[in-house]
Amino acid sequence: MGEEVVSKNFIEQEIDKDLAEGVYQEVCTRFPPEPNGYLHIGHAKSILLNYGLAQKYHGTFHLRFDDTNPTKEDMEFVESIKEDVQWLGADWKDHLYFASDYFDIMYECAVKLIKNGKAFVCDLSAEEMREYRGTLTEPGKNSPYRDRSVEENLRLFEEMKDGKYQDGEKVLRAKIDMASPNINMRDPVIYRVAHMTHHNTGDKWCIYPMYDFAHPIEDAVEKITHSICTLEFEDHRPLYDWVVRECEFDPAPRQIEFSKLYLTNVVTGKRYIKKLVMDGIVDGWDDPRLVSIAALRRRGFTPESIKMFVELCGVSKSQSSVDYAMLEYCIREDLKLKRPRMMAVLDPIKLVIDNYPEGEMEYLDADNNLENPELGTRKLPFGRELYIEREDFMIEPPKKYFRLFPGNEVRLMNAYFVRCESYETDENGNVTVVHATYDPETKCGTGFTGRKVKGTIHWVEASHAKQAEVRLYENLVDEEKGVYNKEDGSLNLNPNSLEVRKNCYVEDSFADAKAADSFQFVRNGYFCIDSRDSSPEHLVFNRIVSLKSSFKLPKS
RNA sequence: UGGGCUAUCGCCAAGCGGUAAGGCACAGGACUUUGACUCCUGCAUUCGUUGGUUCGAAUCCAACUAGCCCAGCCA
Repeated sequence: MGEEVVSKNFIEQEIDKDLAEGVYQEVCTRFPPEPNGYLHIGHAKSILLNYGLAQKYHGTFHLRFDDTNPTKEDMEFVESIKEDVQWLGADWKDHLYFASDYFDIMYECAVKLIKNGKAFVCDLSAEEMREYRGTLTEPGKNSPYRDRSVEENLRLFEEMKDGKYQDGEKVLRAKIDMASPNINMRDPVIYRVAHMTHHNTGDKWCIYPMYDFAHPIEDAVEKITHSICTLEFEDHRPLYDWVVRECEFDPAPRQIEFSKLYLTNVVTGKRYIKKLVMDGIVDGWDDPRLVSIAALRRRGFTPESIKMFVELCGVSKSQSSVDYAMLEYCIREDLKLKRPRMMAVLDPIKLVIDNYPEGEMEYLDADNNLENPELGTRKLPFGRELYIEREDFMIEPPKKYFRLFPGNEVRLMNAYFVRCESYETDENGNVTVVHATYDPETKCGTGFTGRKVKGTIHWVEASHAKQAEVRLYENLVDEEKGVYNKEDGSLNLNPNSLEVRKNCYVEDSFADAKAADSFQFVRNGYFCIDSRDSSPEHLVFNRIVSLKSSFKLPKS
């Protein structure tokens, strides 16, 4: 068993360097979501990256809620995020933190900055501040309040804290450089007034720290070594380092940025997902066509498949969009040997075996997964009347069609060879019943080798089959047109993203299947029992992913 | 007409001066109780472009080009 050689990603290389140079003795990472929405596949990359790094280096992983803005946050999201992170397998053990628990420390840091002449209270309005800030190409100019004395700043800041001012009336700003080409360094706001009840600290505070000030302190307080975030924060790194330095934290955490995960043909923008939910185009944040963690879970994706996907995607700094086919590959790969392979007929048509004794029934042995004997066997009822897939029979077959057609013989999976003798149609010419004869010699498992057939089709016994609802999901986004309509910014939605089939038949072995159980339906793909809408009386399956097929029926 | 970052196959992505890994996708073929899986085979004389340094460059230098991010009292 040769060990697989996997090259290290650039973050691991940086960590190696830091460790070798003795910058840090151990590794500590964190996933710091703001509890303002549901997590999606992009967050999964960050979670698994951070958690994976902590594991590889035998370090520590923290889950920390970055809840510094009470106007956008909610406990409901805290709970859903915890559930999703846990489901993904990122174990934070007892390292669960809230940025809001550090509000006292942050306040002290701000006071220290003021005392050192590194921060000042500013009375400019938001609009005035924008004017003073300058533009991308022109430097800004100093606030008229920039040179207030330390004593005055201290007094004013305390008054801000004590609720003497209205929202927006005053802010605390870092005193850096209004001429910096990096706009983040032009005396950024670090504390604002917001009279708002916080989900964690209640009404204790009416001033709240800004991300740029709070985040480095959170990292430093928790002794995070590598603060890994996405590319858009690259410009913020000088400010991050400034805060750590001016607040005199040691050791200093190090921010490293990587590229976000984008997936083709799915909607990831929070704004758009919200609109889809509000407009009722999808049935909630966990609609299986979305790529929120909750949606993927409901659809039947496994944590393992998502981990495999994230690892396959890799980590880099180049902006990229991963092919959705890669995600599909991962879930097929993960479920392939793990889950039973059952038979289900999604578009039924009756097959009558005329030479099988009427009223008789037998039970055949079937492997649950031919490639994985550990999954055991089951008994399959077999009788005179079966359901087969409508597309598995054709009156006039095209070339290379080797399923059922008049005169042709095929194998019924796990059962016998049958030969099509005739068929019945309704007044419109639609096939209603297919008649066949079976050959008892060809029973599965007897080692019959007398002759071969080219095709094998799946089936269910009519009197034992359970009726089920099956939901076939396709990409929500129009594959040809792409995600967004460039002209008006709307979404290019695929009108066939959801197909509901009410009259499907599944084996009765599904009788004890539970919500969230998944199966492979022979030739139809991987399916999962819906955790919300399914009941023992009314089975509902979601298609996780279809199987690849090199044979396409010609369109009639 | 500021600053930061990125550019290697259709899509990800290794590569770190010694002569282009791997995966997905795709295409052939073998096998087959799933037209699946599995197994073979093929798939960048070339690394955004143009110059330069070097015995030797995807890797170093220069110039150019393209894409992404930044002017919230959001994160």
